[in-house]
Amino acid sequence: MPPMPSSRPRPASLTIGETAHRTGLSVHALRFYEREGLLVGPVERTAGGRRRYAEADVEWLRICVKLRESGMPLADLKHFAELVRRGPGNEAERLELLDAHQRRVEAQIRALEECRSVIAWKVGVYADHVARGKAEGLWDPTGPQ
Amino acid sequence: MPPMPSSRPRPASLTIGETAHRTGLSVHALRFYEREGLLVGPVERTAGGRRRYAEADVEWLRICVKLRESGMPLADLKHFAELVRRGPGNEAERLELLDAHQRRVEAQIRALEECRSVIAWKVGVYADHVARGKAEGLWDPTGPQ
DNA sequence: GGTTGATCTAGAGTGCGCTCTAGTTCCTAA
DNA sequence: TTAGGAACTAGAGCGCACTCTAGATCAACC
Repeated sequence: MPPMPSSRPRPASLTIGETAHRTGLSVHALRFYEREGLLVGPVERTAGGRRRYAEADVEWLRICVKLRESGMPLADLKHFAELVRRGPGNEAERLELLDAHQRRVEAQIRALEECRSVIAWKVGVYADHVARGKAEGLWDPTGPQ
Repeated sequence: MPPMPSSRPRPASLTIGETAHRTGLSVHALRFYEREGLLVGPVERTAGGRRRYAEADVEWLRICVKLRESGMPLADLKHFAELVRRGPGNEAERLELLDAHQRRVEAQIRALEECRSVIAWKVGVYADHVARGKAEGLWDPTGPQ
């Protein structure tokens, strides 16, 4: 008889290297995140003391990566992890945290779009200029303008 | 007879404080940028040694702010400033620098948009959940998933 | 003349988010 | 059995972009 497929799916079979690979984080970063309390649960260990990550850890880390990539500070990530760690009952707070971040991301996108248009305009000025040959209306420390 | 309106428009009449105000940079940052060679020309000084900025400086700084805001490192900004300082003849290089940055900004926007959609999805999950009351399908360190 | 506030310089310090080091231990494959 | 590589810990170090400090000077106003 094969061992009963556990009703609690906790394989926890990925090494730190594999997890790094799957999440895009470095092994250093993974250990660092753990130390900082950014993970939801304690990471399992083998008899020899090596970390074993479960799929759920990878999933969580992937969200972390997206939140970080979009500028959420580690402190907020830690706060979020704490909420999740405390278990059910604080979903509204989690929602608020995510929602606030979402608004920041949207503001960021708008800001970047404005930067893009300023840059695009400047690129246009130069492109135009380069196409025509002579310097006018460009920054020139020695001349007017 | 009024002083002839200079044919080379170089008023250079803004204090560092006013310039900070107009550009959004701090006075510290303005001095820092200057030390780092991020300005195109040397900033004028009063007899007493105070900086006086011209409108052209403000204009340049505003572009700098946009480039920084969109993630251009100071090193690139410095390179750009050097090109401009060298005067006409390198417009193609300036264009390339700006164009490369523009592409990075666009990639950044796309990345942020992806983050946003991941976050939005998660926000949706929580919102849905909070609206309905009970915890399921959410991260719960003590339960399955 | 005196006070207040802005500005000056050179250089040290800060915050963030990792990244790297050193020295050791574990595991796998030959 | 041995060699190799991957992982372990604690803690130091780093890169970036400012930011702040100290102590002095300048400028405007009463």
